[in-house]
Amino acid sequence: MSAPKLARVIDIHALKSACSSCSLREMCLPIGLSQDEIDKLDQMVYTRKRVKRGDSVYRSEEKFGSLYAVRSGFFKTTLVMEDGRDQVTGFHMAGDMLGMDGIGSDQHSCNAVALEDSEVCVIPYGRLEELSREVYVLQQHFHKVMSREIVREHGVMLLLGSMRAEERLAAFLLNLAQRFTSRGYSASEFNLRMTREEIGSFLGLKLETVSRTFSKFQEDGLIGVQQKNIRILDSEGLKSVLGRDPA
Amino acid sequence: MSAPKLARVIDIHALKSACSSCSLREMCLPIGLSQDEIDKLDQMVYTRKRVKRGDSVYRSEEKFGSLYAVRSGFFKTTLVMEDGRDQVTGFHMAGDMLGMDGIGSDQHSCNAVALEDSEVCVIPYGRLEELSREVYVLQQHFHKVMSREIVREHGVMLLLGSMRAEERLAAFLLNLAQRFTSRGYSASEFNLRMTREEIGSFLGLKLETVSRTFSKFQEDGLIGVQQKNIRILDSEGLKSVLGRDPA
DNA sequence: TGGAAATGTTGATGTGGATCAAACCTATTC
DNA sequence: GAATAGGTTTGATCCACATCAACATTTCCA
Repeated sequence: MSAPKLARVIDIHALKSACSSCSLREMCLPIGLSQDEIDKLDQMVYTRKRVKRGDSVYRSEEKFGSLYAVRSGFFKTTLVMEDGRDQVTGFHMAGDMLGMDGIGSDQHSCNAVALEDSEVCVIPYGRLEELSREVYVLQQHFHKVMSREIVREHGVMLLLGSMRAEERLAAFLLNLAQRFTSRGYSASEFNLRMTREEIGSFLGLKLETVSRTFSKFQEDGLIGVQQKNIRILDSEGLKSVLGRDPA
Repeated sequence: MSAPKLARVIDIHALKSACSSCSLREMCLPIGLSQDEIDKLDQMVYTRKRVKRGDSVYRSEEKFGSLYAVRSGFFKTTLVMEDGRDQVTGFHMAGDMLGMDGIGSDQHSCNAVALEDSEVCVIPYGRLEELSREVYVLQQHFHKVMSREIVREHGVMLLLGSMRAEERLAAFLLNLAQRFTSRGYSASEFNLRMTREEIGSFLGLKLETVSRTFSKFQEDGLIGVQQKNIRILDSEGLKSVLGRDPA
């Protein structure tokens, strides 16, 4: 499945009207705004930035200044330990917000790396603060976005702390499917943008275990796997893997 | 679990001066405020609530309405899976903020349970939103608090996803010690408020593993353990457990 | 205050996923 | 289109932690 790769040359004028005409409007920040408020918002987001596969939007330790709304493409966020071990803390797609980790200490605490050529809307944080004092629904929405990130991470903690390998992978696939669905893509077929190793890092498993578990799901008729291409054949079956006895 | 049995009558006057005279001022919300702003803040927090050991401040699914600043005592937050497995997502002490998980969906997504008789300041969320539109530093501080919660959870993900049992427990102890220190308590001796099982749930380990690892740390002269009492004997040694080869 | 329940420790054994290893497949590059 | 590198699959083996079990200690409250 190809990403919403619009983003050819975008002239200044097009940028000015970024939010008001953006198809991701409902996923991203603004919702339920008056025309007047949308105009304000358009003044907030005045830069888009392309990020090539492998490049980062920001890196750990870097000074924090802006949030980034994923406009198209796919990202991972990662933490790196001194000894080199690294942990993928999330995968992010169109409509997701990146960079909120930086607000608390004024510097970023993880790396945000593009897993395919991507595009983000740069939201200068000061501007967002300002506007969210003026526009109530924006404040409200921004708080919800942060809160949901907290809840998402709770879910990952549950996964990492309490689930077995098969459960983790089932939960992962179902979550991806759900997110693709809510963005209008097929829930039953998609291409993974990340490697087995990155999936493993996110799920607290080794890449071999990820691969084996994919194979097992395939044998069980739950999914079809062909490299990065995944077809969900039995969504209910996958769900029933969650919370099932080790059997 | 008993319902939010509200806060017996508490002297209104004492409450009115809650924030302005609170010793946790710097940990909690307000910081660097003018007298005028502090006055506003005092109007925001007009209830304190006692929570007895074992009772909850809020439960999953419950409608969201307020945030809670821990005034004294100790809490855990937990998620429960359908099949009964549960995951402790955090331990919270004086100055910590609880309830931010509820903002995104207008209902709480975890349980906040007191591990000892405790007291919280109830912060009606609507009031906080309102005030943070008027008082810039409050807005700023609130955003930082949320952001730090995101970063804290990143850290837990790293712990759960990439560390071995000994590392997890060492990180846990060091984190606790650090938090006690920053609250003016001893960094080298403290009492655990939670059981081995709760520690295990938080760290993704079984209680037996927690117990054994405590014993091992004791044998190695890193800590002294006597039931819930912990003395950190060799803080550097504990740090060196992190990121050390399985050796 | 006594006795039951909850919590904690320690030992013996089992196992899920890690590790090590070897092919294989796919994409990129020159 | 051959060479190379990155990614994936699969098998054999290992080990960190889980599980099962027995007992010790503390806490709770009737």
